[in-house]
Amino acid sequence: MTARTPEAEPLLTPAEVATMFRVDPKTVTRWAKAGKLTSIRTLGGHRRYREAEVRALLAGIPAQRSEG
Amino acid sequence: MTARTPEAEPLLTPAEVATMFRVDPKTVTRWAKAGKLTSIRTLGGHRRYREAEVRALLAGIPAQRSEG
DNA sequence: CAGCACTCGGGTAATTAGGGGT
DNA sequence: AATGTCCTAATTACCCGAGTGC
Repeated sequence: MTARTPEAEPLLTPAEVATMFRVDPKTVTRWAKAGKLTSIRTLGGHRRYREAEVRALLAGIPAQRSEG
Repeated sequence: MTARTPEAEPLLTPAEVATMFRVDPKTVTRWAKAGKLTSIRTLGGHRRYREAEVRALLAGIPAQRSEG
């Protein structure tokens, strides 16, 4: 069918994740650096986060790692 | 800030809850450990509390028990 | 092109966690 | 049983200037 959805996955900005956790956006960046949160980089270097992962972590699920 | 709000629930910091109850932040932590207060953890281990729950408790709504 | 909010990066103070003692 | 305080280590929040995103 006309499945023109290029593998798009809901992404969140640092500010959005920060709001959800009630922390500073800078803190979210630290989590990404520490590998506690999967970060996707824009071509300009800004980070984007997987909404599904963020929700899971908020729910208390201790990080879900990609199959590796 | 043009950031959307992906179903984010208002959270409070330990200091904020402590101020509202007029107690030491350490006491709030004890309440959380005792299960008297729902606590959400940041990825760094710090606790965040549900504003709705705190307000309810402040309003005099017992967590889950009969009047002794 | 111009403008504004947001993010990045690094550095420093403030807050929080945890255990132990009153 | 419950709260406040002391101590140390870890985490988080706010300061700056420059670049990104729309």
